[in-house]
Amino acid sequence: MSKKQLFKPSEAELEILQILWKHQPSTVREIHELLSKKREVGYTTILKQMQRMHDDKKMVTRIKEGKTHLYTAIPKENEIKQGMFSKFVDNVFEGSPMDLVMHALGKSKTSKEELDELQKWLDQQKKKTK
Amino acid sequence: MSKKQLFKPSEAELEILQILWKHQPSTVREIHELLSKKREVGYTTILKQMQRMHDDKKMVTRIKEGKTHLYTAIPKENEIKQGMFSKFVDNVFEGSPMDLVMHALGKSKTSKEELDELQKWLDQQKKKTK
DNA sequence: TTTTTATTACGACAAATGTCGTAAATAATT
DNA sequence: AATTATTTACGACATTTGTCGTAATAAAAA
Repeated sequence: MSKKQLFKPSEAELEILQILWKHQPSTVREIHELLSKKREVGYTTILKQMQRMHDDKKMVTRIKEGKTHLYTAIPKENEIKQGMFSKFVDNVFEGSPMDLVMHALGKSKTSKEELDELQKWLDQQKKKTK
Repeated sequence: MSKKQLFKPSEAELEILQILWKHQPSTVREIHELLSKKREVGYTTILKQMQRMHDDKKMVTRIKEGKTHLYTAIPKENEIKQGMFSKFVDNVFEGSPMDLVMHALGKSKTSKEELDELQKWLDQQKKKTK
């Protein structure tokens, strides 16, 4: 039971998780406002999403604060990203992270700093291998 | 219209495309047999999937060969992977391919050859930047 | 305390997805 | 030609997803 049953948020859920991970406890209104910067979406849509994430999927916690609720993500950012990453590598790059890396590098314009970071990582690896 | 409207196959569709890309024209039976190695699924399920991919989504071509159909994928492997890649980077790594690279590197055990390949790429970049 | 405003709860709906069963058509075998 | 086997066509159904509207509730303002 390693491959299957990775927790897999839907797209809309991921958008929301992403916001929560940045602004930990948030109200529906805050989330709605942030999301609205990216795309048109109704307040009750987000509200409903939050309710489902809480009541049905239990992927957020909430506490009452006056009349509103403060929501907090339960799943950890790294775990989710890790899960989605493996799934993506498996599905799309058929299990080869290095292929993915080269693909990513090919696509991005990389800054000096990033090159340095990469070089640093590489040096470290070489040391380890030698 | 660059960001949106990337062609986005569903999971089941991607499984099928993946098979088609490898065994170009295939019958439903062949696809079903290959897929069955990975997971339990009924023949008519795949059949229906193929019909929808053909009739509704127009993502496969088919020609009649005796009583069966031979299916061929229309979307190109690279284009789809490219599209899924950007989407993944956007959704999960919020637009930073370099973050993805570092994440991927962190997760994978990298061979000597791969390290060299990476170093080669890096040297090339440095030259360009200087 | 009445009115206004903000927030939640609830239910509904359309579209997409994954799944099959059954019946009809077509080809192959006897 | 009759029977059997294979393949397609069609329709159906449960779930999930994304989307809102409306009504109830609670807090804040008048």
